[in-house]
Amino acid sequence: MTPDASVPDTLRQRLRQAGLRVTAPRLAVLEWLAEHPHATADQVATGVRGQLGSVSTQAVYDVLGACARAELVRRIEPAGHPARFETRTGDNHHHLVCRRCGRTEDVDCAVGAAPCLEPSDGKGFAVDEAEVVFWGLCPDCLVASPTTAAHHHEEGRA
Amino acid sequence: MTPDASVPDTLRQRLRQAGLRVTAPRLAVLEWLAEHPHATADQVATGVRGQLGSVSTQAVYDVLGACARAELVRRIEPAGHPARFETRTGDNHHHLVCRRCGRTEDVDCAVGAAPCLEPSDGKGFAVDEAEVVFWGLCPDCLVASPTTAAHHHEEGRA
DNA sequence: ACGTAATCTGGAATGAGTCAAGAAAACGAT
DNA sequence: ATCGTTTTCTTGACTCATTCCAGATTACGT
Repeated sequence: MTPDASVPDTLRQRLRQAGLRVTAPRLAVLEWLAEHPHATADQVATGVRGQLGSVSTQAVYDVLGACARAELVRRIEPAGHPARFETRTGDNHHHLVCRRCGRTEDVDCAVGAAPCLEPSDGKGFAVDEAEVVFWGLCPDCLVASPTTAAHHHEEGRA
Repeated sequence: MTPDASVPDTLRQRLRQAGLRVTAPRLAVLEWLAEHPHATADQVATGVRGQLGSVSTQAVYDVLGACARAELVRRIEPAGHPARFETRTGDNHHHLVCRRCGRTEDVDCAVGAAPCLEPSDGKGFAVDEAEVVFWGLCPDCLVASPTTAAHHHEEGRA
């Protein structure tokens, strides 16, 4: 099946330029993900199924995996939460993650260009990425929080 | 059973001060962990069993969980690898993690005291921690690596 | 239009971690 | 020292996210 022609050509081109075949699931995943950043694999699957009718879970993981390898999508795996995906790649931006609900937001690198890119002592590692995650509670969970601001670590991570 | 008297009193005191009961599994976990930083729950269980004879997996998770809540141990969960634990808490230090084998090393905060502690735009989140992970290949995996330095992202993340 | 290699389907399996119910042990007061 | 209460440990089943497998399908280069 030649995939839906309504999808912007740019997506097709990006896939092709990355050496990936253009398939309906891939276009749908990329398109949906662009509109819903920081979605989980499950959310992507649901969203894509709403457009294509049915797509296997495996296909979703394959697409996400292939696109992540090709750097068309970026995978974030916040501790204690399922992985999340976004189409913003290339710029070394960081994330703000809610401990409670997992809501994730982008944060531009605080200290300019590449401040956090080199550890003080690399111990012989070939470092290729500095990942920064700001942990806290999102506005919604702050309001819904049973423990008032007085306590500091009453929560316990899920 | 009154726990083994050979364990340094400081461990007992730390547990008590944290409001936790002093039990053999807890002492053993803390003691073993102090000597083997960045161990996985499974490794902790194995190590502790070597000292106490037998300890349930659940007990190990409970101990680690309780101690993490009391900030006697810190839990690190590098994406794609099982959680790791360490007894160094309080100092906001960061980590160097090997993408391939998961080997984890401590890194002092590169930029001094609290440079990475505040995101440029918090979006209303109540941020309480800035986690920094430097990803790369450890010296051993660098040597064992099939792809020479020429390629850049041929690996694919587990 | 064809052949082939890459991709998708469906279902089973894995691994890390958690839940639940009851037995056991530590703490605090008597 | 002993008792009762409360926390902690044991055993075993279970969840969730993700991966593995074998076979059917499909996109792409010629």
